[in-house]
Amino acid sequence: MENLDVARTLTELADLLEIQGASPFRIRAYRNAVNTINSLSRPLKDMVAAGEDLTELPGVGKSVTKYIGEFLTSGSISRLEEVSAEFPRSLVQLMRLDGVGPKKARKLFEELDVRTVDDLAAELEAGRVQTLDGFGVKSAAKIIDAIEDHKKHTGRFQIRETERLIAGLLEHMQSAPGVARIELAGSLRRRKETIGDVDILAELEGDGTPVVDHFVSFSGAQRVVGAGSTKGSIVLHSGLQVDLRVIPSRSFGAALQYFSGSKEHNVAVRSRAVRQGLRVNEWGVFRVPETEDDEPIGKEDGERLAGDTEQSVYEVLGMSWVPPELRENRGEVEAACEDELPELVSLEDIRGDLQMHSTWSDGKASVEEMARSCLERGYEYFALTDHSQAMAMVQGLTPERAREQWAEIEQVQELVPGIRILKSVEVDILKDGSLDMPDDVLEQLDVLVISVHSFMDQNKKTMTDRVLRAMQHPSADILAHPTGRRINRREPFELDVEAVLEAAADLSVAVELNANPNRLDFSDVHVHRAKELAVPVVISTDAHSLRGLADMRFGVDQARRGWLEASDVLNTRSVEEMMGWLGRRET
DNA sequence: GCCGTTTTCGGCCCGACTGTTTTCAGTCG
Repeated sequence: MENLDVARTLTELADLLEIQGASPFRIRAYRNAVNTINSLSRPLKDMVAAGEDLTELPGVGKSVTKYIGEFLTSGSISRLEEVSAEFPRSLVQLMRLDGVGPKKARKLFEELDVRTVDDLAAELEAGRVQTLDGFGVKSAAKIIDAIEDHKKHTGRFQIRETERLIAGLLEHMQSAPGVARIELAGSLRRRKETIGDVDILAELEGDGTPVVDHFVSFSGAQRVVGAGSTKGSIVLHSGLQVDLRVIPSRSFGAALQYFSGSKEHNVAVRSRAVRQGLRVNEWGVFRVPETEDDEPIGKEDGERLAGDTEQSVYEVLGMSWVPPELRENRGEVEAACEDELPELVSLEDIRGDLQMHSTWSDGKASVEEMARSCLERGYEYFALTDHSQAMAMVQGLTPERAREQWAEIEQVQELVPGIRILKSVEVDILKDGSLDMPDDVLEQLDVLVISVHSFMDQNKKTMTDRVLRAMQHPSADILAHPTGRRINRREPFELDVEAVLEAAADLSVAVELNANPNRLDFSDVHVHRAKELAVPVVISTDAHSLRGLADMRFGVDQARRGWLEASDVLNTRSVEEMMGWLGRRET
């Protein structure tokens, strides 16, 4: 049982309890626990086996600990079985539809015996949904749209894909009438690896209707979801939803803070504010005014303490400004209060790229072209890491061709003297953990990158033993894309990441954060754990073309989400320091 | 159900929009 299974099951329990009408605070408690579980780098199973006290984890108490234990041993939670006797588990799928929440899901089930999305589609077809109390013609039509969207697109968009999809829209918004500035918020600003929808803020005094009208008139909009005086929503042809909010200057920072999320971060920030007698909303930070009994408080009532900038919002709450990448309620709120936030690594800190491919294997550019492009990027060094021969379909290097390539590298080094070219190979970790290149070749490399490209369906123990054996090779320097995942395409293979990281620490092997936005492997959670274990992380593009070298920024973003500082990242070191690290095992 | 600079009980983030309402519930972020 993986953490993901535990998290999914607890979420299912929370969803069903919500349909049942349980205390919203209990439901939130479960969801908070899920957030914590999702940010764990280690399997709960191992933590339990090691006798660790799960109630030490934030948001996890006695009950959730009991449920986790139950799930790990039996594969189910008795409480969930009880609730699902009353409301079928398939009902949570209805809640995933836009416009359907727990109340409507319950109503559909009780009145029409709707249990699945297909059932719902049939009832809509028959015209029975709109006759229910609380439903009408419009909400029925909205649910029909939502089912269409659900069929067409269930997942999230990869981050680079998202950036490309909204590029035209951002350009279109440059000519929005009267707008002082446009900012991205939401998960895109937090640089999450996948994006559900895009949030854009526009700064403007006065009525926002003309700006919203301009926004929804974008030619790339497939349909307009809503358009008012402060908010507009469109769905692009790709199915990506984009929301625009029009915000006055005095509130722009508060709105940016609010719409950047995450939801969990905002809840934690606002809870702190309440304890200080303050109220935070998207309009600003206010001192809660004295009022008679139940007299309602307006959204901007009370003394305004902050709001025009994000910095002012955090400052008035006694916190440091929190970089968006950290806003996941994984300890950043506490750290910001203690002024102990990390000094995150930035793109400017990167001084070299330690994985890329040339025409010697499956790359599109020559050694010299790669060298000149890396030099232009201001790097001091880079490693040429063409594939080894096991990757026959991409003409991986045989020992002979590796030696031929070294000769070419030496020539290019003469032609392009401003950058150090490191001789390397991305050597396949074979099925049994041996390396796909003889030792006499490996010993002559400047840097050895190892990775798995085959037999990815091995079970966890076999795969882990295989990787550990490869890491024990005396020439091994960097374990590349350690889990093999391809975002939205291939799940990570079975691997005991904790064991791999512990071995990396012992053996002085670095782990890669592959910057290709299709991979981003290790993930933010894994590199955070690497940092805790003092395992050096290398951020590499794995470029297969000149353009691919530009992916470094995605890797840096992910590293920032994992709390990495420049000192945690190996390729922020100067060429001298890097050569020193590569020679670390020489006596 | 969880938690503690209000610490073992009594709170728990907050506002906007939509649709079906006639004063508000449900959903969303």
